[in-house]
Amino acid sequence: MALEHAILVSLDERSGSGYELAQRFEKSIGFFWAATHQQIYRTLKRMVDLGWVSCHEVAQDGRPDKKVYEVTEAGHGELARWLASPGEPETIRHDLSVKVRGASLGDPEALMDEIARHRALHAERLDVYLAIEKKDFPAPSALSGRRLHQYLVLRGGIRGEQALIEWCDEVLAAMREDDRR
Amino acid sequence: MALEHAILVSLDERSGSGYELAQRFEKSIGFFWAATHQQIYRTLKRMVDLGWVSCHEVAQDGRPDKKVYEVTEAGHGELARWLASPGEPETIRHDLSVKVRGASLGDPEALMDEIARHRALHAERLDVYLAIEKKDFPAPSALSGRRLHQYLVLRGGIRGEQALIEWCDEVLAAMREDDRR
DNA sequence: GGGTGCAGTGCAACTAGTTGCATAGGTTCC
DNA sequence: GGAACCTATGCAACTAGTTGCACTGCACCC
Repeated sequence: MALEHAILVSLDERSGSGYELAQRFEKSIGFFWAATHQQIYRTLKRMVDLGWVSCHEVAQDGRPDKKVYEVTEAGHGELARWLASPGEPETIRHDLSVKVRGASLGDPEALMDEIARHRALHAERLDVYLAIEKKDFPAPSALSGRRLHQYLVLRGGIRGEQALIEWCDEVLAAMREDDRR
Repeated sequence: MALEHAILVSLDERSGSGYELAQRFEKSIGFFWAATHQQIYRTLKRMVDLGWVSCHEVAQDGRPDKKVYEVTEAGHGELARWLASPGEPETIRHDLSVKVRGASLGDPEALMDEIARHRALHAERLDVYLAIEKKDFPAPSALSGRRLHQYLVLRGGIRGEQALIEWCDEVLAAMREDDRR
């Protein structure tokens, strides 16, 4: 399971509270590993029990207290172990493909709308990624270490969204063509 | 949830037993919706309760009896309803991206091996898909209806694997370059 | 002064998927 | 004759993720 490890990676980049982590999982790290605040709080608790992170409360004025977590020695060990250990590719579960496969059993117009909607969502995500690429990584060939790794992951997001958009376009074109006949 | 709907699509293509379905989920439909035989048996039972499929036992000689399922009127209704209803894109959880993002916290050589291994797995899958494309869909522009939809889903698999392979190559090249410096 | 929204943490109940095991007769290979 | 594998169905226990809700208190807007 990788939520623990995603949290370790994120906390290593910068220590923070569950709330702050939840925000990071809304963007950056969340672009390739989804998690809600519920999961994060629950997992952080488990990670404290495992000794992978330590926790200290921080009083704040004008806002509620918070618990700041940071990666321990044991946490770094676990992270290194996990990084070197082989993993399987994610299992694929792609809703929209099931719908396309079953297209002839429903209303083709409605399905094409649905595909167009997904295309738009992916185009939106792609725009976000491209904006980050342009703003944060204007000179990619000069990158190294951590920054390079962040950039490479972003590249994966860009490639993935592009592939999905192109697929949606192919499906829409073929279905329209088939419709006309 | 789409397992029910994937089963409906598959049973509509051809009625069959839980065992036969499980085999289909090892290939064809399983390429874009993963499911184990456990899940399938459990879900089929629920679907009988919901009235989406009907079930009759078939005695066989030389092998155990089997239960053959087929889609009911209600099942077709549910499928049509689901096909027309909007769904969210799958939530992304990509292990390997987490590992790349955390690359500087572990052994870079081991991680590069891991990426190369994934690249090989995706290349293998791509070969399978391309072989199916060549064998089953030699003249795609002539396709229509059900066969066209099957082809389009396969195209999605091909595009996805290609994108992943290219990404792995980009990551490997960049990390090797970074290593040299 | 009242509503909305943010910062912050968390429980409880649920759904979905995974893993390991059980059973049982038949075939195939050595 | 025994081991391994195929067809066929299923239970039980577990892990992971989702959804809905609860509580506090400050800030900001109208």
